[in-house]
Amino acid sequence: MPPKTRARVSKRTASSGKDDDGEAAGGKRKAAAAPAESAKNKESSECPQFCHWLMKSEPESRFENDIDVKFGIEDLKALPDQTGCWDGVRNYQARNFMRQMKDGQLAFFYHSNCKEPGIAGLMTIVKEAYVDHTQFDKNDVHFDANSKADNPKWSMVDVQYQRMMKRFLPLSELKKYHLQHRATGGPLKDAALFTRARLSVQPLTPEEFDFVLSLEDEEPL
DNA sequence: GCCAACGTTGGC
DNA sequence: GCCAACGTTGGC
Repeated sequence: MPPKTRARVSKRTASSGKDDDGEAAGGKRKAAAAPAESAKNKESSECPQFCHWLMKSEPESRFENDIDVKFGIEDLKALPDQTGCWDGVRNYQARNFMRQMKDGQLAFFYHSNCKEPGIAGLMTIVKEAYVDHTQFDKNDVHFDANSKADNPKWSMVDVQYQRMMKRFLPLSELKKYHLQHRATGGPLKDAALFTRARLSVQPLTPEEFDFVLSLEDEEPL
């Protein structure tokens, strides 16, 4: 049971307005990175369909309502079948990206809010979006009092550990490439990791994915 | 632990 | 529907 993006657990009154799919988030944000993006982009139809992802989780202990939200790649690896559900996402954009995920797609496991943030490894999507049960669990950090059983707001996917990166790819290094690519037009120039830093589930274009993957065979920058 | 960036809420 | 206040994310 992967925690990850912490959620607002407390009160929150009527968030509803946008619990469905239209969602707030989408409204003013620009569409995802690369491929065409219609002028407005309504996320339910985030047309460019992505096939690679980056998902953030915290590998170091941190307590939220007395519950440790720690869940690093080693924790995923330690689960039965090295598989777990990516629950606790409480951001509409992130949720909508999860809903676009397809069986068999690859996602980077990113370590956030820790000593050394960066990409730790790779996992596979092994079950497409379904209801995140933690939204109904009063004892869960991610409980959402506004979500109704007959119209659940939040989804999750199942992920399976695939492998560690041949070497850890620190955010600091990725950022250097990002800055460099912004000047040269390289593959990471629009990477969501920097242009939408707070998004806990992000898409990668094929070019972004290939470039990041190639870094594990390079010397640290 | 600080705090900038930014998503969300809710008054108007 | 705007936007100020508030709360969270997550790097540093």
